[in-house]
Amino acid sequence: MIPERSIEVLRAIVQDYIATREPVGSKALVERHGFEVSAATIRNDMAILEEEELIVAPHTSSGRVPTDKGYRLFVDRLNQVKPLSNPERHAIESFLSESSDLDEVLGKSVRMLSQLTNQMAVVQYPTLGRASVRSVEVVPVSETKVLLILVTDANRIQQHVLDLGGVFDQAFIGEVRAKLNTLLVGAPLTTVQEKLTAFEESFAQERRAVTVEVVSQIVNLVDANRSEKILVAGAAHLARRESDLGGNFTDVLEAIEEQVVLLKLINELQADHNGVSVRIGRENQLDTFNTTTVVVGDYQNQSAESAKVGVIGPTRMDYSTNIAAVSAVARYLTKLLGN
Amino acid sequence: MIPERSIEVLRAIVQDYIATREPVGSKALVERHGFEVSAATIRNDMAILEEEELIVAPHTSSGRVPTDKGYRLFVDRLNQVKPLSNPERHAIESFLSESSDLDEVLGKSVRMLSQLTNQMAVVQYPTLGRASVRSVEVVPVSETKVLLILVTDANRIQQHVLDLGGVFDQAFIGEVRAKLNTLLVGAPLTTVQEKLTAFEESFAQERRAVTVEVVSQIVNLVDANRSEKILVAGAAHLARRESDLGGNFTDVLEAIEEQVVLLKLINELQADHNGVSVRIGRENQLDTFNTTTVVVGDYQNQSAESAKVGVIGPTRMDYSTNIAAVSAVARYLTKLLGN
DNA sequence: ATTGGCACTCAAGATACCTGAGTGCTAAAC
DNA sequence: GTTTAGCACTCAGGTATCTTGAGTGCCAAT
Repeated sequence: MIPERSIEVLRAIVQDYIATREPVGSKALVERHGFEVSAATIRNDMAILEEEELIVAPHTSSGRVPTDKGYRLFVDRLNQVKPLSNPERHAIESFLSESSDLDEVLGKSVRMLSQLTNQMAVVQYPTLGRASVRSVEVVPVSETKVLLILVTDANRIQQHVLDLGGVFDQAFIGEVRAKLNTLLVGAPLTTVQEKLTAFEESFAQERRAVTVEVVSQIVNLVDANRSEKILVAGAAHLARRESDLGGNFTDVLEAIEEQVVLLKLINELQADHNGVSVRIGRENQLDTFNTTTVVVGDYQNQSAESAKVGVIGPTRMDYSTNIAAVSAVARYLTKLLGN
Repeated sequence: MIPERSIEVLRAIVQDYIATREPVGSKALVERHGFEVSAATIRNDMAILEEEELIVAPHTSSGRVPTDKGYRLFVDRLNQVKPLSNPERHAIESFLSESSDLDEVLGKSVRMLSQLTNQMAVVQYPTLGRASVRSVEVVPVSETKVLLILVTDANRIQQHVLDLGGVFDQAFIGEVRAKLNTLLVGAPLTTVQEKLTAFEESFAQERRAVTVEVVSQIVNLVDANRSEKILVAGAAHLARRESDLGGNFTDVLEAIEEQVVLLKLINELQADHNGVSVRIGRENQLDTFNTTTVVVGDYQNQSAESAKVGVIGPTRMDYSTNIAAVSAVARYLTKLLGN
């Protein structure tokens, strides 16, 4: 087993490296942290850490830098989550509590998280697998067009303009609306499609063309509701740390703009630490992200569907702060959306 | 006046510099463009151009680079807009014609524009100053909460969850909904607030607390509808050209993430070339953007409200392509949203 | 007005040298 | 066994010097 003091040395190295972004040497360690031993002793400890691949020397005879494995140990064993400051807590609470609209809440959250951590932040919309239909509205828009609106359990709204391909009378619209609501209200999204066959069949033959169109659009809306969606904020923070990313910053940015990739990335993680999970460097499956760390937490909405919120930054990041912030924002989101 | 051939030389310099990103010298010019004169002659022309501050030498005795003023002249006088290729036209048309939802159309447009130009693209939502209310929906959400939905002329939807602070009966909800619609349908957004006083007064005293709340939320929705909103895509393209930006890439990215700044930036411009307007380098008011060029066009929705769409990149960009693409996307957007 | 010729300039690359922070190891001290 | 002082060694990064070549500006000839 690795001796106690060596582990302390690792902690010190991680902290100093994060603070200074310079490889850290034995002398600096004794000076800055109250080790009651000489630099030579620290060097012995460092030799052990290097043996264990927890730290590495960028070139023979310069200071040491934590490896992914070193950060991992730091996060798992050493990182006492530093609670947010009171002003910070207060900011989150008052900032988020003002709004109840999902888009607004998530938009604010992701910007706030980005500010709190000085990292790029990401939030995923809850998937609505278990949600159900609250109501369907059909609103005339012009001579031949109506607006279909689907409202779900989770305050989520989807709309689509539908061209009926001919003029229609109010009564017909009313009938459509009534039938849709009778059939669908309360139905889980997963069952919507099958229920709609009944809807289609309830109309006279000459109306079929229109109803088929309506059905297909509603199915689309449901799919859109179930599909993944993501918000991002603070790309500039990532840019500012470009040098920590070993040159593939552009690739990272590109990957992040690709929703599919980003979704895959953050969904690899399952919560562990304080409800927060961390992937460090090469622990990420995707090569593009092998110099970045992803910190994500789960939050739940009232249908108990969970989604991710987190930050993405260079492996050389302030883990304490970031884990604390992600954890806090995830908790507040759950509180806000879960009632 | 500047002689004809000198102007041709400027065009050649701009083209070569855009293509090679290297300062371009007299010899290269004679070789690559069919000037029937010697390098020495070209050098005389270059001296004129330098005199006019249209080009500049980064260091004594290296090739020349266009100045902002040089690019300006190029754009104004020399740049024959190259029409999009047929495949490109087709791509735009089929890509955008599939969807009629505003969010979807704008989202797709901005991504497409970014791809077409290899630049960061931006699109502004139409402001709804002249739009009016199409309908108001009030949908029960839980024991004490309702969802207010405001639908406008321009297929734009805003929603907000409202806590009524107590249980309520269906009849009351129905009454609220009916009154709101009677009052507001067809009303321009600008007049909504005053019309709502009548709504408030039409209720018995004991209901007032609730109705006040409803009114204030609807006003909020209207404001949200009128406020500016922007979508951005392709930040990675900008990152890839970081070196062309003279080091302040991070600042640019930061400014762009700040909606207010971005709005100001693109609203400085008034259409001129083919309905497209260009701000080059220091022509932008904001110092941050003095190494970038902004190309924007206007598009209109059915209420004849116009909004901007465009790209942002380094001054050293392919003006022909970008102007053509922005112009095309703006036209298609107008076509799609204007009917 | 154009051109060949030529001296001149300067960024960028190559080469060499120096410095100092930091190491690993050994032998002595605790 | 652990700690420490001492010392030789390494090497990234800074500085200094040289070389090269693309490109210029200008002049005299066409």
